[in-house]
Amino acid sequence: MPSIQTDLLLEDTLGSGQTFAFIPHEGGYVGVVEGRAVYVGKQGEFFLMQWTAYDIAFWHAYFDLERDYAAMLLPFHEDPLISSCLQSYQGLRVLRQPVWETICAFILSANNHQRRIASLYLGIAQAGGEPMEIWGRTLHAFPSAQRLFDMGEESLRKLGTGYRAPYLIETARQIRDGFSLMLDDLPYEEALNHLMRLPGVGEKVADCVLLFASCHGQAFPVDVWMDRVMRSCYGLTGSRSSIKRASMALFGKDAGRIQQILFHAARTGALSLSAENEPS
DNA sequence: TTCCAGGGTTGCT
DNA sequence: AGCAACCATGGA
Repeated sequence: MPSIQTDLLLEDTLGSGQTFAFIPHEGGYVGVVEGRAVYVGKQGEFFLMQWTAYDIAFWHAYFDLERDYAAMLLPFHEDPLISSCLQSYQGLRVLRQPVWETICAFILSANNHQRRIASLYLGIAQAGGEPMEIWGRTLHAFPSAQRLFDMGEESLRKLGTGYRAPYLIETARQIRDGFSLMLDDLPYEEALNHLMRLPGVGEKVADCVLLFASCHGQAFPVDVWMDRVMRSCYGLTGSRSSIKRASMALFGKDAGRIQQILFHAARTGALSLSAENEPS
């Protein structure tokens, strides 16, 4: 099996709420992204991959393996809080995911738990995606916009998507009908406003799509956890949107990767929050 | 039973 | 522009 030497933290990267496409398998994980199945594992410094076609370049890009995280994060060691988080999470990488699948994942994320987002995402794949018999189990590709649209609102509701079902259907219809997903061709603000035209996509979901599925690494999604972190640890106040703007100004062009590290550190308890900002 | 979750939309001001 | 009520679902 091909292996690559890297400091990538596999469990944290796949479990930090940026993708919902992977499930544990044989000491590692299996997943299907854009119809490509992969097994990934980690043994010490070595990242193991087994794929079903000649997709090695695809997976290198997906796992952001070409980027030197130590160098990119070096300036942030001047911030003592971030520096302490980097002791544990320098190897937490921001994946580079397909736009369509990421839009759906984060429409599902609205007012929802991480584990349930994953179960809904995988449930939609199982119900409407192309099955793949691989490594002794049946995996499913995530359905295309056309296929998701053809599933219909009722079948999506039966999977438990609730009020998000019509958002998925209408978004699928627009994308099937030519809504552009070429986010890298637009400046950040334009790409953000473009995505927010889709139903079920507000500012936070749009920022997640830009961070996890485009070149716009300054995108800084502020959810309930990042709201707590930026209030508690950086003294920011005001609306989620204003906290996002202030955070982007604070952290600059790689703000999104800092966001992911702070988010994950807060969720795992590695980052302590002040009493009034603690989760209940 | 009530509260919460990687929020968005609608309607009111 | 900012703000609050409402929205399905399931776990704590």
